[in-house]
Amino acid sequence: MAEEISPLVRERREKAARLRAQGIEPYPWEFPGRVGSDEVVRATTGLAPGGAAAPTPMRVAGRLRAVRVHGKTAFLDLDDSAGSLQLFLRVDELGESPYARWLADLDPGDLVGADGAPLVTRRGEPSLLVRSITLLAKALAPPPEKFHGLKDPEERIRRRYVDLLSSPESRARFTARSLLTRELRRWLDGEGFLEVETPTLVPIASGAAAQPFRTRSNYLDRDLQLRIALELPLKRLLVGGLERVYEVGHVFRNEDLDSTHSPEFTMLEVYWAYHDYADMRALVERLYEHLAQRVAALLPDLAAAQEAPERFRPPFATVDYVQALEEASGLTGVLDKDRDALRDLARAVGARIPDDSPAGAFLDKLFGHYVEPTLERPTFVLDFPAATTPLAKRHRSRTGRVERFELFFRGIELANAYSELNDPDEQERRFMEQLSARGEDHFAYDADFIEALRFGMPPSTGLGIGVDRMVMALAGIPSIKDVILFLPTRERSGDGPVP
RNA sequence: GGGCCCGUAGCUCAGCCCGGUAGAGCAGGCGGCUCUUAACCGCAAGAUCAGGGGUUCGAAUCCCCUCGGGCCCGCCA
Repeated sequence: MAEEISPLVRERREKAARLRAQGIEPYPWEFPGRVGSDEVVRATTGLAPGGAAAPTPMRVAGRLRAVRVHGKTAFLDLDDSAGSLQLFLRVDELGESPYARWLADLDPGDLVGADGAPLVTRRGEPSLLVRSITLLAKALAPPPEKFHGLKDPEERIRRRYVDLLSSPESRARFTARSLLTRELRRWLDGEGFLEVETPTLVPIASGAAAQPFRTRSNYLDRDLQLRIALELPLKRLLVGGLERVYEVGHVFRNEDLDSTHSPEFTMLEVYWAYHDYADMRALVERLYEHLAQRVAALLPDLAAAQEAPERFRPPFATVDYVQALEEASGLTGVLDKDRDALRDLARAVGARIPDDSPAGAFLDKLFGHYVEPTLERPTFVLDFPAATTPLAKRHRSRTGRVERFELFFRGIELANAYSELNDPDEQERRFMEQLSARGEDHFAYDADFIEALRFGMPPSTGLGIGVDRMVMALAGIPSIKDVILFLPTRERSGDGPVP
C-alpha cells in the first residue's frame, strides 16, 4: 500500500532536510547533564518578575507543546516527565540568525534540549532564558490539537503513545498504576511474602470458570492454553513448602471487553500457609488502608486519590452473604432451595445462563442482582454458600457454607479469598460435581492438582485481587480502558496489525 | 448475542431533522508583532464527508449493506 504523504509531514521532512544541510543532525545520540523542568522552576524562587536571570546555567530536555512567536521574542512550552517549563527565546540573547533558524525549523511535537538561565518573566511565569537549543528528535508526525488532545476513544487505545504524549492526565493515570503496583509488591514483601512466577502457557487453564485462549506448542506437539487464574500452581507451591507466596501476573479470559472487564488483565494472588480466611481478611483491610494512604501521598494532584484514605478507612463493613441476600430480596431459606427453584428465581430477575448451570451460579446471579449494586462503601461479604465455590474449605461451624469472603466497593468486586480446600478427596468430589453440572468447557479437571494435594497441603488461605480494578478504585478511574496501556483492537481494513 | 448512538481536514468540532455541490478553531505555509502562556492580527492553502451500493435532476444529509468505535443490556461462578 502506497504511503500517502500528508502536506504536514512533507513540511516537517523538509525542515529536517534543511537542518541536515546545515550540518545539524535531527536525531542525535545523547544529551547529558539535563535536569527536570521542576528543578528549573525551583531555581527561580526568589527571583523578581521581569528581573535578572539566575547566574547558574541549566539544561532541560523534553517535548515542545506550544510555540508563541512575538517577532523578536518567542515562548516555547516544553513538557517533560517532571511537568512543563516555558522556554524564553530572545533575538538579543541568541543572535539574529540562530533565532530565525530555530523558529523556522522547530515544530510542536519535536523533542528538544535547551541550555539557559532560570528567570521569571514580567508576567510572573518561571522560565528558562535560552542561550542555545539542541534538536533531539524531529517529530515528522504532527501532535494532536494542543488544548483538546486526542478525544476519540478508539484512537486513544489504538495509538496510546499519542494519547500519552498529548495528555499529562493520561500519563498521570498510568504513573499512578505503576506506583501502586510497586507499592503493592513492596508491602507484601514487607509482610514476608515471596514473589514467584508461574507459567502463562498451561496444558489446561483452570482455577476459575472462563473461556481460555488456545494455542499450540510445536516442540511439545500438544495444545496449550493461556492461564485464566494463578490459583493452582501457587497451591502446588504450598505443597512444596513455600509458606507465603504471591504472584502478580497477566491472566487471559476469552471474553468481552467492557468498562470493568478486559480479556487480558493483571491478577494478584496471595497464598499463606497455617492461616485462615479471617487472617486474610485482616490482611486485605490493612493492604487497602496502606495503599489508600500511599496513593494520596504519591498523587497529590489527583483529587480522587486524595479521597482514598477516607474511603478506605478501617474497619470495613461486613455482611453475611445469605442474610444480605435474603434481606435485599425478601426471599427466605435460600440455602435450602434446590437448583430448579434457584434457577426460576434467577430467571425472574433477568439471568440468562444455561439451565444446567450449577446451583451456585444461580445463587450468584441473585446476589449480583439484589446485593452487589448496594455495596457502595468497602464491604466484606462473608461465608458464601458451598455451592458457589468449588475450591474453598467448608465452614468449620456453619453447614452449607464455605469459608470465603469477597470485598466489594461501588458494586465491584475488589478481592476474593478463602480458607483453601486441602482435602484431596473432597477436592476431587467437588471437581466432579462441577463437571457433571456443566460441560468440560466450564471447569477443567486438573488431575495433577489432586495428586499434589495428596502429598499434603498445609491449612492455608488464599486471595485474589484484580490489580486493574484495585487501581481504578484507589485512583478513582471509572474505566478499565484507562488503566491498561495497550488493549487488543480489531484490525482496521487496509491496516497492518496493531500492537 | 440484543438495543441505541457515533465515524466530516493531522487534531477538536459545526453542517445532517427539512437534499442544492463542505465551514470554523488549533496545527502547518506566507506576512506582522521584544512578556506571551488555548498569545494576537492579516493573507493563502488544506477534505475520496469511514467504505460500498441505492433513491434522486442533484446525497455529508434519505435508504440498504459492510468496516471500526462508544454506551446500555446479556455473558464473564
